[in-house]
Amino acid sequence: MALSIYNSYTREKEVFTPLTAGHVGMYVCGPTVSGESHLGHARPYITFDVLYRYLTHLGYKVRYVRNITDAGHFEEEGREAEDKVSKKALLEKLEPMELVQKYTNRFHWAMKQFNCIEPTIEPTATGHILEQQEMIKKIMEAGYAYEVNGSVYFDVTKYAASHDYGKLSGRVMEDLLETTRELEGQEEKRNKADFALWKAAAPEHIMRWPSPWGVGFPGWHIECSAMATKYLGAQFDIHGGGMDLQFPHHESEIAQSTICNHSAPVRYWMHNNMITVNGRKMGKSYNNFITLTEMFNGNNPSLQQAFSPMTIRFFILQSHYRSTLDFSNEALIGSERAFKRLWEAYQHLMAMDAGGSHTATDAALDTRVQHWINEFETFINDDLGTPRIIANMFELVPVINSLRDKRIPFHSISAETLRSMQEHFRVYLEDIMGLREENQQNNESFSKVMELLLTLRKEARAKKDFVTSDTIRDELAKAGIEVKDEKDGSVSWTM
RNA sequence: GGUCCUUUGGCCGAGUGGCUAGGCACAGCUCUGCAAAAGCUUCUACAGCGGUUCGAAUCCGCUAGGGACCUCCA
Repeated sequence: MALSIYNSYTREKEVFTPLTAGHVGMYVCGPTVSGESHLGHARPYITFDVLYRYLTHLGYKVRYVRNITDAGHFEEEGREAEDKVSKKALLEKLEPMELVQKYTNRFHWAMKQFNCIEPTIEPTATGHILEQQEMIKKIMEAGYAYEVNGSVYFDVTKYAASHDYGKLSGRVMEDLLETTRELEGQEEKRNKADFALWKAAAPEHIMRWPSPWGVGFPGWHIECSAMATKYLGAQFDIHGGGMDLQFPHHESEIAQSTICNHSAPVRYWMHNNMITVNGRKMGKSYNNFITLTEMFNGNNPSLQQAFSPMTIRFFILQSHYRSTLDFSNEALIGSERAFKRLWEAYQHLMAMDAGGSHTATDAALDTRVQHWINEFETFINDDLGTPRIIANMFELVPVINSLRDKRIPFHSISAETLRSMQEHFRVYLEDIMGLREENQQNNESFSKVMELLLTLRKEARAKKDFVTSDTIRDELAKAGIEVKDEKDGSVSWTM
């Protein structure tokens, strides 16, 4: 069974075959570090983290490149085009690179919270100015770019005459040329559809570099093309990013790279859908975003409570990456409880002794269990069907809990099936979906204290001193520690 | 205005031409000193109207609602 992924370029699910056997080149558009990442940003990074994990699991050697955009792009509102990074820097009285570093650090911190594996290469736009300039030169030499007043523009009309500009984003050239919107700097362009490869910097513009065309800064799209080419080659396997980047960003990347490298750069384009709030895209322009820091600490008026990184990761994996996902407190609370239940069942499953070789006394149940776990692979191969894997896991939760509570006999399913279930849960839950234990703050001395308290409570209960026993349990609950009396007389606790 | 997508039970969300996804919430029961957890049960929906079909929530058309992109945007 092979992995199929939905290719935005062909609009079809395709069986994935890498360009070079055993190796995968994957590029994902990274963050613009002019501000804090918000919940919407978490989706692509978690989605493609799962893809990265799965490709690795399949045995591929994956080069995963995810850039940091620290060079800032124009903000074409009002009269003066301003660099987004330098504008914010002035407000905060920071050096541009200081600002960029701050948000880069925060981004890395958030990714770590989400248990996202770091990319194999994480190039910065500012670190690749030369590569970008070289690429622009090549495009000019090929005759597909022109210089005006120290800025260089890509000639989309000329490109479209012989190439399929607009195919990725479903755009029609005529429409692009007829757009009525008046944007700053348009008069320099030969056609409205043209886009900047290099922009001349105004004197007050802080981020600036010398170039053959004067002092300026690179256009937005060229950085990804330059860095992807440098680290993955003229053609590579997978390019991922948010749907909102399809146009103009990815469309332009295709055009630039095609001219420069004489081949279409990407074989599989993948786009994740947006996270919405009340049905509307979460985004800076709508001012309806919640930063990741706020999500984690609950410090935002839209939040009823804080939500842990694993709750958010689970929440995202519960929907398919190409569907919109609507944010709401109820939905997140639902995910929080669901994840807790699933994770506890997983812990119980792993604690079971799967040694031995007994056969199943309940063949029908054994068959169903096998069916559910075997489907994990079918689902992940079908364009990363994480929601369906999770649904099957929940089918198995009552089975696991019942085995544990001896509500159904331990030998109902065979030892082999039990081992297989343990293995499947571990691989899919931890290795592929990247979920992990929420709290790992249980250090040794703390455990000793807990042990002591629970012993005291046990003694109180034995004497039917429920006032004392309940006080211990209630006060622990207030501290966020839940005590549970299990069926077999033991006591467990979770934070 | 153009291009495209979407509309599933109280909420979130899978999915397929015929076989109750799943989660959360709610209610009932079992277990239990109580509680929590767990288990069992109940709740059976696919915007509306037509059409294709033996059969459609799933395909087609129309209508209505919502949204994305066309400008920085994950």
